[in-house]
Amino acid sequence: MELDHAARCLEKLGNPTRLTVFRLLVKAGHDGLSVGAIQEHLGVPASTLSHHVAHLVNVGLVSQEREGRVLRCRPNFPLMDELIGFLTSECCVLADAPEEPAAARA
Amino acid sequence: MELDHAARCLEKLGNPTRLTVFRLLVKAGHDGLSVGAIQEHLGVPASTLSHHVAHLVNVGLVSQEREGRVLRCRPNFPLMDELIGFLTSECCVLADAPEEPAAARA
DNA sequence: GATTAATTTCGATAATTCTAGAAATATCGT
DNA sequence: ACGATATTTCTAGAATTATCGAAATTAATC
Repeated sequence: MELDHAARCLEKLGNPTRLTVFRLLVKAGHDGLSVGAIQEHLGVPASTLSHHVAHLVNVGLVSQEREGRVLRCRPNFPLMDELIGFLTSECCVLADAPEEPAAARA
Repeated sequence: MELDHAARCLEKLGNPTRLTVFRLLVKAGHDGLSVGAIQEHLGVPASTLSHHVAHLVNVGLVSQEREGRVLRCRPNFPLMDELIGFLTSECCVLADAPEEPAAARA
């Protein structure tokens, strides 16, 4: 993962509302949640939430799939793994992974 | 680590210049680098760099210690570990840490 | 105590982000 | 087609962030 993409992902996660949204989706698992379900949890206006979710979709951290009237949002686990891998290998070398290329994650 | 602090850390790391600065400090190891040394690497104006470094210091990701005329900047490895731990346990449960029951609601 | 070096603070401007109401779009059931 | 639901797009004001030159600060050196 390149630094610029990592920075963009971090920037998007660096907003409390968006981080909460993403965490909620992760907790929901691979099936994710609809935008409306997220809204019920957070209580934020629809247009604001839509804007935040769009940010996450733009950087690829969330994918969306239409299911009738509902838009299902799923967290992109592999990308999140890549991001954590970037942080671990590029920004945390001395404290964590002395020489391993962060590939060994079961 | 609380969500709000995690979000603040991510926000600060979510700027390409600051992420580059932090990575540079990590690569430099526990001794870190002076502000001037960082500036030589990045070529960004002093006032701009000072501003970015201050952001990192504010959230605790970097600590500063005066050594004569030089300000030494060190990365806060434990905090970075905490941040990665937060992301791993709160935002990546299904892919990584089996800490919680991960009760997948299918 | 003046001089030089390292860094910050100040101040001003440009650009971006956040927020949310209103209007528009998409889909479904009848 | 119509009405209801789900979500986005449009729009704009407020707030925040980024940028950087100039001036100020701090500390070593002469």
